[in-house]
Amino acid sequence: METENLALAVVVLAAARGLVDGIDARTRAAGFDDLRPAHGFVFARIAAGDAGISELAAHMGVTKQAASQLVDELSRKGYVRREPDPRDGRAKIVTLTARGVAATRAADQAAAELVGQWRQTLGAEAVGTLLDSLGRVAPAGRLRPIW
Amino acid sequence: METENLALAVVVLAAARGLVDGIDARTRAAGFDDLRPAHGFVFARIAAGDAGISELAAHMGVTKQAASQLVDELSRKGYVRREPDPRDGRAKIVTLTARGVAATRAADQAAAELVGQWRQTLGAEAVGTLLDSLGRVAPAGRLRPIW
DNA sequence: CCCATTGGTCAAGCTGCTTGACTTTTTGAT
DNA sequence: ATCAAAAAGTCAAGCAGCTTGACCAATGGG
Repeated sequence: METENLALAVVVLAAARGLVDGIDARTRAAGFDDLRPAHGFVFARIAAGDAGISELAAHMGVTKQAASQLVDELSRKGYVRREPDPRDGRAKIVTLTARGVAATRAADQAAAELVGQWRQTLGAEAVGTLLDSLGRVAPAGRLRPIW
Repeated sequence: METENLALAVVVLAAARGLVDGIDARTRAAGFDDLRPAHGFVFARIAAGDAGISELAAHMGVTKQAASQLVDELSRKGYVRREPDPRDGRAKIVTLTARGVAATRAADQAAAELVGQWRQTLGAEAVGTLLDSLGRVAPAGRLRPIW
């Protein structure tokens, strides 16, 4: 049976999985053991500029309710804060606490380590090419947990 | 805040997500609208050689019970069959039915179309390099739904 | 000025996975 | 040959994380 093309897809998924697992494991080892991979996307979005619940939801491709629950959890655990939006009485702005910033840093460092391993295997130039290529074929849209 | 490395990880995830979504959408459009992406991994494993429940579970990184349920569902929907293993009275071999083979073909063709689009964007050579590189950094292990 | 839209929450429900307990068959060490 | 331990699979129950549905408060275009 010719499943070569599926196999190609599988390689991309395996690489993604390797990254997610690696970042998760290292972040936990760094003391943030109450975080799940999905939380990383919240942090990533907030780090790119404060955001409201609806923006987070859109960014992750989930419902507002789900995003709200995630923020609840992160808030309970001390990683983010909900603040009223001075410009819009309905909206609330989600901000990283100091702990949230620390966790983001840890995750980023974990990612750096993993990409560093890629460089050891492939060489710096090949990694550059790889990421450039992926950037051009990856859809811009939602960034949600895959399935 | 320096989250560049996280951003690199995000690109890989986005590419993976694009593939999964694309394959899922095309496979559904081809008439297999009662399949979820996770089912693809069952098919991929079986297509690579008949397998038992435990092997499927290990391959997907889930418990035997979860794998058993998946096979239940696929069996109910007519994609696979459970057959007793002649060599081991405990084991059961999971095989693709004709419909299962057809679905696998549809998924493979969908993957081929998507990779074809990549070739249009990047060129055939770059796609080859890309997949070769990913193959060398992707961990061999589990192939499960990412989170 | 009003009403459709938007941001957000509360509540309930469901799906897909997990842990736990069990049966049957195989393996392997004595 | 025997018997304990391991492995394949299933049944049952529970739970986490998401969904749909209903709702309130604030906004803003006509």
